[in-house]
Amino acid sequence: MPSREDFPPSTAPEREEAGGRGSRKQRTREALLEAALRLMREGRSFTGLSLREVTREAGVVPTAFYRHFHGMEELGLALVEEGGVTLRRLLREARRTDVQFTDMIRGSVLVYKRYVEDNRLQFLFIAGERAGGSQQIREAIRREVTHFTNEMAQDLRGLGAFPGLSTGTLQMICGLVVNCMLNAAIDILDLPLNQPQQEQELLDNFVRQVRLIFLGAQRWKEKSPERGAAAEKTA
Amino acid sequence: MPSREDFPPSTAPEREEAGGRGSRKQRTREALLEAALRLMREGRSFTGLSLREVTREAGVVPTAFYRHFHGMEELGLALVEEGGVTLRRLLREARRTDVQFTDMIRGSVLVYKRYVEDNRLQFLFIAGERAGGSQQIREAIRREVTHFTNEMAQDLRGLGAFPGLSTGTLQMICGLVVNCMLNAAIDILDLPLNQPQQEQELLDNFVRQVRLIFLGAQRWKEKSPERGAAAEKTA
DNA sequence: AATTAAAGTCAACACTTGTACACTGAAACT
DNA sequence: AGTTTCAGTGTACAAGTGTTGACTTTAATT
Repeated sequence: MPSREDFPPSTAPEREEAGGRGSRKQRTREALLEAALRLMREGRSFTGLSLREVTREAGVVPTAFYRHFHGMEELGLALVEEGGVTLRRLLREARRTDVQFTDMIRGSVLVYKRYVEDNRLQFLFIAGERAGGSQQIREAIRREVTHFTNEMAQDLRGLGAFPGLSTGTLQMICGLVVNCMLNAAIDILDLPLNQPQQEQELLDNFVRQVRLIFLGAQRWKEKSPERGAAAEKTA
Repeated sequence: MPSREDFPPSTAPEREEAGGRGSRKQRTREALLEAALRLMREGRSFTGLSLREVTREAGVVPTAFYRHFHGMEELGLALVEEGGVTLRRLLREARRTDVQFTDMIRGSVLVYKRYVEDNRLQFLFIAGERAGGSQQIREAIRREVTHFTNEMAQDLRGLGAFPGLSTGTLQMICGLVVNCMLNAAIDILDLPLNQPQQEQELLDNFVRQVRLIFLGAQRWKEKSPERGAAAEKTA
């Protein structure tokens, strides 16, 4: 059975035109993805969603789902990819707006908080399924996060922040920061509304943690400078 | 409708005797908890389990479930409590075996790895649902983790490791370490078997991260020593 | 205008799910 | 002994699930 194209193999979700204009298929595909995210708003995890629920929320009949994904798993992977894009966009924006605060770390943290709130659903998904979902999704997320981490390390190097440190070490440090960030994201996301004091404490804590990491980084001494320079999870 | 006792209110799961001996009720209760954990072995998340599945695995009829819990949510909370116990036991054991390695951090990390593997299911549950499950479970886990963190901070103080640091700061630091630990737990748990190199890289990275944190801690200077000494999440 | 590809619909299936209710049987108390 | 309590069973049901195959509609290609 030929089945000429089967599926756009999960990657390459956006080719703006396939023969006409905005393409209808694309639109419902996005509707499905969006619907899934939307259903996770009130504390539900992706793993707990049913295919039918998603189609219902998207305003499509259940069977239409299969024109886009083989099953929920594949939809999840597509969401991971979307999330990865969101993460990298965060870096891109951070790169432009070189925060010229009196306190750079605090500034960045505030920007980050804003970003998390603006992209609430994506972060909910990524942070939530990072340790929870299926093996496959978990690994996909890990890949994206590692990617993000490495890019961040490279930026740090470009900034000339820690000239003495090897790439491997920078990656290790950024891994720590990213970890911190994702953890904070969860906390930020289920902050009770209008509790500015609790919010303040949370952010303070976050700032101090990042500060401590960088303090450690400043004092870090390489042992054997290049033994495994790129020895992160670049398996 | 009186319903004299309704349920042992989720806490106090063990009163060894309620009028006789080891009590039968207790045994199936434990069977249920254990069954739930067991079902999570192959990468499934707690949220994705059904009540019936659990009872099936426990070798009990579905309706028997209600003699012990109001629903899966409550069973989840019981598991959190169990997990909390496991966490605190880790600290207790660490307290006794003051690792006298040439490299103390590496030693502790190895002990930790062993502990995670020995209590695989509990860690799977805690790390997995920390960001994934229902709001209630998430919060319960957060409480346990905070508890663990604070206890660890106190231990660190007792050890006289960082005499200059306030309790609040110690908690902040331990929060960082615990975060690192839970993250590592996930990585450890879905390590592919018999890949000693990947395992080694993972552990190395973990060790270096903890080392960096402590390096930062050594250099940490308090700003206003007691402004919010106990200002962690002790809300 | 006729043809064709395929996104979306409809109806139906074989299951699984959570929960209600009446029951049984064994221990515990009198 | 007889009675009571209650963990565990059996049956049943309404609702939701993933997936099927045959269909209609839309829109691009000839």
